Amino acid sequence: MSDTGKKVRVRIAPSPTGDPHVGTAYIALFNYVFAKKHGGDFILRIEDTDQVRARASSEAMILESLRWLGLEWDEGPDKGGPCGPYRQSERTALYREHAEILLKSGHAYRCFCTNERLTEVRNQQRLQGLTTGYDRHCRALKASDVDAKLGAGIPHVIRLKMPTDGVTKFVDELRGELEFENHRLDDQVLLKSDGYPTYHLANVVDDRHMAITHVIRAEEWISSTPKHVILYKAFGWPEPKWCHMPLLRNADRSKISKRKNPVSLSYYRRAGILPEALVNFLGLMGWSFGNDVEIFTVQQMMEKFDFKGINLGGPVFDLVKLTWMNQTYMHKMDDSRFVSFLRDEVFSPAYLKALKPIVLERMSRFEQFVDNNAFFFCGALDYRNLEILPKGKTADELLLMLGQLVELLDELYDWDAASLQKMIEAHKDEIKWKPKDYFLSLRMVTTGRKDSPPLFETLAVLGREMVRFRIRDYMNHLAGTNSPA
RNA sequence: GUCCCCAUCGUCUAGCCCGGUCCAGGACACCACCCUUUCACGGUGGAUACGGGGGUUCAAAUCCCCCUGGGGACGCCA
Repeated sequence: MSDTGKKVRVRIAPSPTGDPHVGTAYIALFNYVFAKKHGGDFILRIEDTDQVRARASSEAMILESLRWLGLEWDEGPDKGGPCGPYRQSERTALYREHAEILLKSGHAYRCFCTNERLTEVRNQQRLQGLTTGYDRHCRALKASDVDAKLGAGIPHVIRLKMPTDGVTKFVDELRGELEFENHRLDDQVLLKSDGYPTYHLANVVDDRHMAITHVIRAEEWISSTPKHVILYKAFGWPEPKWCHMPLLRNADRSKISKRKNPVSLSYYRRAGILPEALVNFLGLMGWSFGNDVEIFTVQQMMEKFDFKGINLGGPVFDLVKLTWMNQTYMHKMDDSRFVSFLRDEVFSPAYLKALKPIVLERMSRFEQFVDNNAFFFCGALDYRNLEILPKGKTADELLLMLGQLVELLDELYDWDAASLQKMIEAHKDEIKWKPKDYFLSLRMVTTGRKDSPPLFETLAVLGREMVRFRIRDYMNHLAGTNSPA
């Protein structure tokens, strides 16, 4: 029970637009721990309202990763519950209905502005050094004009009519009262022209309909919270409690990102990190157990957890300490766990099966398997004694080539051998590298040897995260050995 | 640029709310030594922090203000 007497209900609301993110696990952990501590419910809601980027495969990986970490939800898309469906793409009628309510009550309006116009407005504002935002062009549209445009079938969105004066306040449970001037708030889009809601509408409507009591989310949402508060008011609903967790950071203190850090939970799993070690480590980010205790289970964390103990400075996600923590967990494993981890995770049947077609022709005895294919089973490679830089190329050229490649790999939609081949060959041609220079260095960087199986198939099996990690790791190595410092 | 958030060792943090017990405690990483046929583990020790300036107070890491620094947001992404 919360202090208001209602049953605590919290949610994790990931967007299925890529590999499951370590930030999702981080926020999920604190939601989970808080819910369980208070005997409440932890809900998983899939926020797949971006029709361009949402992918079913991503959703499946998110579910799998959260389960792997032991953060099991009470209600969710795969198990249902009293407030379903738990996938926003299946709740669009509800959002449309609520957008209509706001339209009728005068809290929202239809906007027919084109993307081109919006971009132009933003550019002008940036040029003048102003804060960018919608210029409210359609807010003053007469009812007759709106009807005419609707009749003509012009696409439109529905925007929230922000108050033009006054302030919006809310209490962040970790920071106290926060205050925002209303005239600075943008007329946020609530319903997109494709009929799907934006985060702001869907989130508020769902949190209300799912009886969420505490919104525990990342700090990046603070500046959107006044918009949400205004939405709650417009609907005449009471607000939930707001808790904004500090953001996980890269080593340079920017918001954690895949460009600077492995962020995919699949990567950590693949890199041999134990779920309990990762969860424990995440529990140390912004929170501490007390009494100098660092090793604890989720159960123990739950017993001691209190938001008052949250440290608001953004914690740097340090792979080195995570690795140490993993080691301490590994050393405490019992025999059966040791065996099952190697069997089910490192040498999982699915992985071995994917390997068979590309490694078999290079084998004449099974004992060759481990030695030939070690790079399929490890994380970082040792580049110290490898000659990777092609003759006639400078380190800077290779760095540039790999830097471009890693960006392209990030954006590659389908991660399979054919797509990789098409994309990589196009890049090779574009920068006019000889096939041997390009492919051999890429092979060496990603596998650590020149006699590895076919490149594209190998990259496909290694997976996006591992390939990306090794390229970046090598780039760091090369840049490091290159400079005298 | 505008608005907002934040600020203890290189990093994660304890202490801060309820000023004195803090010449600031723990952990990772680092260095040295011990253990050891090697490596690792383990053990012992070391170096390293209250961003700056003003207040308030007998007393400030702890309270207040300013500065600086870092971060986030400013999308028909979440």
